[in-house]
Amino acid sequence: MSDAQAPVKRRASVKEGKESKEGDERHETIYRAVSDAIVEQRLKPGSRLREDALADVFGISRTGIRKILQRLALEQLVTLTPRRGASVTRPTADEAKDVFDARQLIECGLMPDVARRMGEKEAAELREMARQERQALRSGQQSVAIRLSADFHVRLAQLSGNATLAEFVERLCSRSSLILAVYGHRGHLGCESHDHDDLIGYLEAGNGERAKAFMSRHLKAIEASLSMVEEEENVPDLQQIFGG
Amino acid sequence: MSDAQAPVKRRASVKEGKESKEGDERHETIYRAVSDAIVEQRLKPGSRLREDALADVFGISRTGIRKILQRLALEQLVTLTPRRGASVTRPTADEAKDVFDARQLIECGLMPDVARRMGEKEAAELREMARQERQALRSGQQSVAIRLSADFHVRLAQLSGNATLAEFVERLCSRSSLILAVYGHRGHLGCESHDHDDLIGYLEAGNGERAKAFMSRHLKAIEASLSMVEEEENVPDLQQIFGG
DNA sequence: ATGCTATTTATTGTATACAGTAATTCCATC
DNA sequence: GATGGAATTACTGTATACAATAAATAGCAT
Repeated sequence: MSDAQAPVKRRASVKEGKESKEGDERHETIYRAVSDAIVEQRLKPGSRLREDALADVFGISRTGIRKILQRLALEQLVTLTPRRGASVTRPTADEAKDVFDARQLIECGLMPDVARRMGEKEAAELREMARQERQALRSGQQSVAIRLSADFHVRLAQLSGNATLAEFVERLCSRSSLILAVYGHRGHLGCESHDHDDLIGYLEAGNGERAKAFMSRHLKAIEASLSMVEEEENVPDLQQIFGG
Repeated sequence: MSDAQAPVKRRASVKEGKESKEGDERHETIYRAVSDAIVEQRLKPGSRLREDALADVFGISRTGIRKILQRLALEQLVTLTPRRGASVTRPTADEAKDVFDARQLIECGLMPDVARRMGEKEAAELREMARQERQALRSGQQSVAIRLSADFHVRLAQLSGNATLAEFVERLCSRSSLILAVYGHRGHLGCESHDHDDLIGYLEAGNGERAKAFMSRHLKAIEASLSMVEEEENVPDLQQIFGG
């Protein structure tokens, strides 16, 4: 902490070879770093993300940071208020409902396609992901587990073969992680330990309808595990209390 | 046409009062202008969008233009290739299939919710939109008609009450307009003239399942009306012709 | 004449400087 | 002592300047 001074400072050497992140890739890396930090709840909802602070940390100028923040804003992971800058989005209860309804519609609807395209290789990959997730959960790394769980759902959607819908699912899962971060109970993580394994079983057996029904219950269970009390802001309700 | 010279040129007067688009709004206006031009096919797929050309036209600096182009890129209306700049996206046949499959899943799935929330006011608004669309079609303004048709589908999705899914539909409809621009037959516009009116009827009657089935056929009809021959690039097929 | 290399040009990528605005602090006044 | 207002600070919004790269062109050699 606090060594905001010694950072990066490349730029002098530009030609130094192929492994030095070719500009675009560095942006992608930084984007991922911030995105992961948000999804893993290391950056908590409401946290402000000042541009030059980020610029210092990652050793690029504010220009690049703004680009990344705008992308995150379009994905609704950060909120960009006109002259206040960026902060990690704090999803409302309404948004949470929308997100889970959307997942219900899309992810469930995708299951038959996924089942149809599921082969041994795909199943093995998914099982490995589920294993890592269980392990993270056992070793108490809740944040990592949340992200791995999201990764699992995204990978599943990708296996449907529809890139557009997979991208939608990706965004919904990121937002879900935020929702879990705000409304989830500590200790009770979203996905039950064995749900994902069970799901793989149905898919591998080619039973799309069964998988669909299971996914539906799975998502309902996650949503039901949330406690949807909107944390009141610290001082805000005066007007609400005394009526309009 | 071709009067790309006389445009805009504000900037000299910054303080000139509240009605002069408060910065953020000007960006939104420009975004809409470009977006509409793409959707209405005044900017054809493949057209390059040079940054300073746009900057000149709209009287802001490249900084603002880049922001807008990046947003359009995230919505997949423009394609941003690393050091070549931006161009209007030319959807592939695969993407077209993905988009229509996604619409099939989402828009149809939304119909029951829409039917449930449909009131007189909503129905009247939709009928008015359908009327405008028919009129544009009759008067030969095909581009405008395409956009109005997209607007109709988006408004419908919004009436479901799920903002997240409505946003997805918005993006899918924009991309559909591009797809129609590339693969649609001249003269045969996507949506049949009376389809939208029929749909409103079912929804107003609260018959969600009927509306769902009708929407499904409606979308299938649009997709079927496309001629999915990928326009070969001007010189490209040599390798394909003479085998790899 | 053709193919290859070098120069020029057009255009994007990035940083930085400056302007403008909201938040904060401090002081004067009631 | 609290309240209102002015000065300061901290931050974002925007433009512009400069660097870097890819495309186009011309020149040279074979």
